[in-house]
Amino acid sequence: MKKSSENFFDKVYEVAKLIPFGRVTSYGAIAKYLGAARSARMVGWAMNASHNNDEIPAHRVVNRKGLLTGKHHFDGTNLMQQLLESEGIVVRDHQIQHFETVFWDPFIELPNNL
DNA sequence: ACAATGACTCGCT
DNA sequence: GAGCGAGCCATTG
Repeated sequence: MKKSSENFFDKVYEVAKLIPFGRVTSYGAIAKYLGAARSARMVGWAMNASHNNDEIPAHRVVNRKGLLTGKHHFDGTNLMQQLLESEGIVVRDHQIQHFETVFWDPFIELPNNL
């Protein structure tokens, strides 16, 4: 638990919680929004740590292809997909359909932040 | 302190 | 157009 990293992690959690219902975003988008476009991996790592936190809809965060790459880290195997489908998101073979439609860009959806 | 891994992304072949 | 490899940053062994 690093305090310095907590800032970065906290930011990820903030954005993750801000993801509207029935919307998803990519690690790169969040990373870029945080000013660490090259640190998309760290966003994923933050999501991994999100298990230690609460109310972090990590299932709404996928890679830029819309693939549920992190579903392996969830409890079951299709839990992540189930959650997304419960929000009205169409998921097919671990891949989000209409990804561009359900994609949530913090730069566009969050006019004033930072 | 060094080396390896990871829920990613971009570029080249 | 699809596949493979390298780059980046932080955490862990």
